[in-house]
Amino acid sequence: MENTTLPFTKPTAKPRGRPLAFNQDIALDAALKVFWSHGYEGTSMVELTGALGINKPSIYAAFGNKEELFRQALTRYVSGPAAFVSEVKKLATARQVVESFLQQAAEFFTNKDTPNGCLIVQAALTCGQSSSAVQQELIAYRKHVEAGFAARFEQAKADGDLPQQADSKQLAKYVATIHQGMSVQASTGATREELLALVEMAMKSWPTAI
Amino acid sequence: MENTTLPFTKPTAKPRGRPLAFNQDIALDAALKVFWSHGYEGTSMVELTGALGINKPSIYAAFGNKEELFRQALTRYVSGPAAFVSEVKKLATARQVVESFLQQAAEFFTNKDTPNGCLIVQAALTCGQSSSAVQQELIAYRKHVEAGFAARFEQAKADGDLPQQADSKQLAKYVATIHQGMSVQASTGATREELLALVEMAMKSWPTAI
DNA sequence: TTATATTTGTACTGATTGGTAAATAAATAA
DNA sequence: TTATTTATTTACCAATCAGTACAAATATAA
Repeated sequence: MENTTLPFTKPTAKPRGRPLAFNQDIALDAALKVFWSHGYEGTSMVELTGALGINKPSIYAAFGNKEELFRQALTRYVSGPAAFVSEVKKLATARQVVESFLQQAAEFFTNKDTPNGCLIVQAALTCGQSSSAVQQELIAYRKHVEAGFAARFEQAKADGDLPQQADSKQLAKYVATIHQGMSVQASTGATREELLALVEMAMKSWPTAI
Repeated sequence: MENTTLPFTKPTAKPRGRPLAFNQDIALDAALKVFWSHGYEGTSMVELTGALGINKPSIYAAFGNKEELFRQALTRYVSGPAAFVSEVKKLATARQVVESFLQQAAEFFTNKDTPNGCLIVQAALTCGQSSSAVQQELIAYRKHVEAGFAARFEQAKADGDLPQQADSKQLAKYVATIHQGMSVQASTGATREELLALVEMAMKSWPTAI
């Protein structure tokens, strides 16, 4: 009988060699910010070493390679600061979902503690042909999000808070387009107030069930 | 008296040395397409040599350097395929201006003879820190276009085809945001029909003078 | 203390980046 | 033909790219 199953011993393994000199989560957050600011290809490994305060071999040992590091940063992005994108679908009506989504995006894109705009939009447009794997993955993720909204709008039609003849896919594309346009605007200087006013205007197009 | 002022002599100078083996305009169009597809930093000089069919020293002799070549391609872009952006402001009413602008953009972004999306949106987001000069220039151009629309909407208020309380700058930002969002959508696979439907929906928010 | 395991810093690799020197080729002017 | 001018080709440059070999450093286990 090993004591590994007993609750009295700490479940984390006892480290053998030299301990890590940095916190992986903190380093990943720093990497996320750099990728968020300059895109995937626009970020170099030397820039990452500077931002993380870690030498290159340590980064490679901890995260694999640049592409893997980006993927992990991306996972952290969608489950952390950008989690509202999926959370918001739980709201009661399609209008509430969309309005809250765009408003939160407006605030998120202009948060002064994080880079402006959306990592995924920023990085997906930034890729040359060498990093088409990353690019395709980002595009696929965006389409996944768009499909999620379309599904939510189908539900709304069943709920009766969208008209029966509404085109859910088209509505989802409209929301995605506003969102992406706002990201571009934010990354080139639009203010939070401007974006919120934009959302208000964009919502005027939203259909109402009679 | 030189005959340079006489109408009988061809005004173009007589070439002295070895003649150029390529057409500058055709080469510039080819460069434009490459930049349009992959952005500024995403395009390498070797890729350009392949696309133009010209060796590197000839490109440098003809266009200066990569940045100068991009600038000339950009000039060609705005005065050629993207000329409708300024042309459209001549239409009679603000609504006609905006609707025609977005519809033409939808068709332009999905033209099968040219890369999808907008060169300026594409290239401006693509820049790392090394090419911030180009990036700033592109951002400035976008803002210039946005300001041009705002001025047109001020005129529309004077003409009475926009309500007096309309915020011209805000309306211009709305149009720009839709436009940029459509560019992102087009560069990742949206069809012309989807974009045109998007335009129709976006126009529902447009204010009408009472 | 000694052996083992893991991370660290230094210094490197080969490939690619934008850009160029220099010799050769092709035209006109004399 | 000969001199001059311009363009092309080949081969290169220094800087930077992502990625790594290797030895010194630091921990636990014996």
